[in-house]
Amino acid sequence: MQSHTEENYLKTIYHLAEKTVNVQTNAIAEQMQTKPASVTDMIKKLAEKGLIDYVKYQGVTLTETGKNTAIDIVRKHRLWEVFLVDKLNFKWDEVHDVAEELEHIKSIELIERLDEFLGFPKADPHGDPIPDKERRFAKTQFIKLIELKVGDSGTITGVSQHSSPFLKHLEKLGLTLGKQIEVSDVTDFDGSVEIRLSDKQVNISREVAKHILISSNGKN
Amino acid sequence: MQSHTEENYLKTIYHLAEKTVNVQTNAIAEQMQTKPASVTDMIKKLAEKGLIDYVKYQGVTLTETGKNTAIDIVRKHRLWEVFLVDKLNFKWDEVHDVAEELEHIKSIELIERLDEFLGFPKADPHGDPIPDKERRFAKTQFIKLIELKVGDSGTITGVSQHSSPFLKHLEKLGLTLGKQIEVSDVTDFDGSVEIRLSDKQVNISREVAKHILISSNGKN
DNA sequence: AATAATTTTTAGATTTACCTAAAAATAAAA
DNA sequence: TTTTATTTTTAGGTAAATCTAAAAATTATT
Repeated sequence: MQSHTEENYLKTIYHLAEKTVNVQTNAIAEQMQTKPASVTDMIKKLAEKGLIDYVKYQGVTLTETGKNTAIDIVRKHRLWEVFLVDKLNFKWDEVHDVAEELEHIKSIELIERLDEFLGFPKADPHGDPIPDKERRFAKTQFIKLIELKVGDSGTITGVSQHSSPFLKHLEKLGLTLGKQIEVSDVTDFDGSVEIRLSDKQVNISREVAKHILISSNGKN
Repeated sequence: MQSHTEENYLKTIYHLAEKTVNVQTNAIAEQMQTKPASVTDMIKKLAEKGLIDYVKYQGVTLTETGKNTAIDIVRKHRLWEVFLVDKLNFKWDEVHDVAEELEHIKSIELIERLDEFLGFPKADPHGDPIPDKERRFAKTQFIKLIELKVGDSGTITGVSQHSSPFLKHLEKLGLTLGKQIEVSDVTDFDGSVEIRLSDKQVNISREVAKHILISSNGKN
């Protein structure tokens, strides 16, 4: 049984481990909005509990148990996000903070019933995959929109940036999950991308295009 | 902004205040499964925050603010219980502990949307009234089943005992919320009560009859 | 390789919520 | 109205999660 804080550390380490093998103290501190000294304290505790492997000055990696715990939290977080959007009509940019609290509710029964109630969704409102109760993620293959060539098309199936301003921006442009898009032009000058939607044409910056994930069905 | 613990204290005091005017330290300690000394610490803090009125050795009463906070928690607890039973198919004896955690989720928006999603229920799965967002309780008039005379009838609309064994017992007897009942006999010997349901006849002890609440429509 | 810069850890404090044991106040009984 | 019993508070301490400031280890740079 872990505290909320311990769970948050495990989740953070899990996400950071997607980028680097050994997760560093400072990276954790930055992510958790806390001080490195506090992180050192906590990782010692998590190591003692067998949730992470820790060698002084060398960063940490999750053990099997630690990873499982982290995945369970990710699962809960994403299922609650689906609930908030699908059932309570929250917008996709409004759900993160509440899900951050809900993910710590401990009942396993609750999550399995919630999963069923929601129809066993495979992805959350931002397109992030939801692991099943055996902690398996559905395989998804995304391409960043920025990587598409003129003429390529596909479906928006995720975003790699979850900030509210970014999501609101996409919403305003009509670039929401499931939308069918085609790249109609790429500007040499600033790399901005022109996109054809079913009903309109929109222009997005390179920066925005980097964070839109497409499941491609375009010419290859 | 209160901690979970502070919220639990306020809720406990609120419920105890239904029975006695000045709520005593020991009563709080017993209810919260903690020691009187810890209660003294906490009530000092709550008094400083203006959530309770506290005179040394004289027990406490909730201030307006404290009472409002407590009612908000009660509202959240009961709405979540409705969610768990109505949407996730939990049994009425299984929801308390999970609701105990869910009641501390802080978003007001969440609760208002949940309330709407559930159809603005007026009572939780045990028949306890759910205050609306202005903190008003629907007026309900209950009579304890034990107070009915032979021939009186009514509808089961609540219970005043929430323990799992008790609720499971009622479930097994078919005495669930909304059921139409009529008292067909009262045994002189032990005060046990015979009850006619639409399809069968059941016998319950005095003790059980004390904790079943009836909205009477019987002969008066 | 020596020095500088960065990262990480240690040492020592703080806050929250709890505890035990003992003292003080209040209430009940003789 | 004393004495006894109960309730409540105080005093002093612990564990969790944080902090600051300083020391130690690692990495990068000259």
